[in-house]
Amino acid sequence: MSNIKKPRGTIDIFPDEMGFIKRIESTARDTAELYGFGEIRTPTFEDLSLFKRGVGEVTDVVQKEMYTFEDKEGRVFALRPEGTASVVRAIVENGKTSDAMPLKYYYLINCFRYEKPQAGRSREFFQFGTEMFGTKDSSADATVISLADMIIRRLGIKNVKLHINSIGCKECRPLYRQALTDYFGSHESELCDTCRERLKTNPLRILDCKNPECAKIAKDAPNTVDYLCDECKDHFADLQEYLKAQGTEYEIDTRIVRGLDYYTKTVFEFICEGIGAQSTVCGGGRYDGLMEELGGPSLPGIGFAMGITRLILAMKENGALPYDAKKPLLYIASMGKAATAKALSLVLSLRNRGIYAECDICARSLKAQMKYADKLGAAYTLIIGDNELVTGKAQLKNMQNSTQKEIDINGIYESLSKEPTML
RNA sequence: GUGGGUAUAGCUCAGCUGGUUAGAGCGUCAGAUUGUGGCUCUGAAGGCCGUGGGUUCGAAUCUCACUAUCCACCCCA
Repeated sequence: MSNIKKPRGTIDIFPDEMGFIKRIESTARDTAELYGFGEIRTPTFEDLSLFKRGVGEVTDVVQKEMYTFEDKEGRVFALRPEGTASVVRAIVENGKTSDAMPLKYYYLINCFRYEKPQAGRSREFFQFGTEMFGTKDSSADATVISLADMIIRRLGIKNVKLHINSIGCKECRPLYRQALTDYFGSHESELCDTCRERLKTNPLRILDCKNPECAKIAKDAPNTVDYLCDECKDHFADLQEYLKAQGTEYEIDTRIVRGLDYYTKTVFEFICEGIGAQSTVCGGGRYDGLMEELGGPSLPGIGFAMGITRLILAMKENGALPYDAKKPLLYIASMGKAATAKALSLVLSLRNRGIYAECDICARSLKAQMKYADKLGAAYTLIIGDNELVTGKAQLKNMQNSTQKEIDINGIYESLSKEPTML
């Protein structure tokens, strides 16, 4: 065996597992297009500064999790740690801001973050994401959430809950932040070490601490909703009205705080129990200031991303099924070179008609060929030897009930068409 | 970046307190008389016991380091 191993935190995916991924991808695509989203693809790597400006200079993602590199000309790039910044860049760069509003895009991409691997978290990961720009109305938030919800349900994931929160805008968020800092500051000595650190970096995070002492203090901490400005307050109230109207179940969870700087107002997560500590299967929110931050016009935006690997875990947890491997309709067993040549041409003629057929390409014994046909799950088998070459007829065997029937092998497609159970 | 667990065949795992040629089940391949799968039986291939040091007459087994992997923190999808 080679001693070259895959890089840490990456995965090899074989057909079994791809069955889940294919189901997720096609469900996501179909559903997104039902909502009028169009697929977009952007580069795997971008200018480092795009992410610094978009995601936020002081976020963990930018500060310690990015894969950066220099090209031969000394330009500095980064493998994308998320999808939104690139989409915004692409919209602005290509003048899509003049298109009819709202802009609605979705993507299926790989992202890269240098983190310590864990259940539901790897260094290269795959996500499905959507972005909508040009509407600040909370009915858009409700629509995007409903899209995420529909995809999750269609995948057969049931034990999932929608948590929503509002973290305010650039007017009211600082006020809330200050209130939190003041509150937790007065309890500084009782907080755990990491939370004392968070007090300086991101006091919102203390709300989410699992340490019982911190949780006790956090219980009486100021509430986001009480600090929202009128506009944000109305927006959040409207969103809840719309969610109720469309029958989307949710709960308000003030501990939901996004770690990416661009989020404003609405933030939400779909959380699935039973798949480990990384239980957020979909996360998203509004980012009204992002496009302007990246040098474009001031278009409000909202979107979400789903982690495909986590969706797979959730599907398995719910007993949801992947796409099955395709099974051949016909397996042609052959004995001798002349028969094999015939089998090859028959299989080709069927494949030309779009029918999945197989024949022996290992020169194995007839018995071994039959076993293999069974393993493949072939519906029918056909055996060709010297006799069949002479007569032009062969026994077609139904592998389910072991019945056999003679058919013409020349013009095999027509012969098979006459069989009522086939094609 | 910080903790804890694990590392034996392709997969899931046994190998007791250190003692000869390292095992099972599944899988793979091949057979069980002449041209027919599933069930059963037989056989074969396949392991530098994660890597490198140390202790010892002797290490898969004890010890240290490294690496990988899993789980959790952190962070996020």
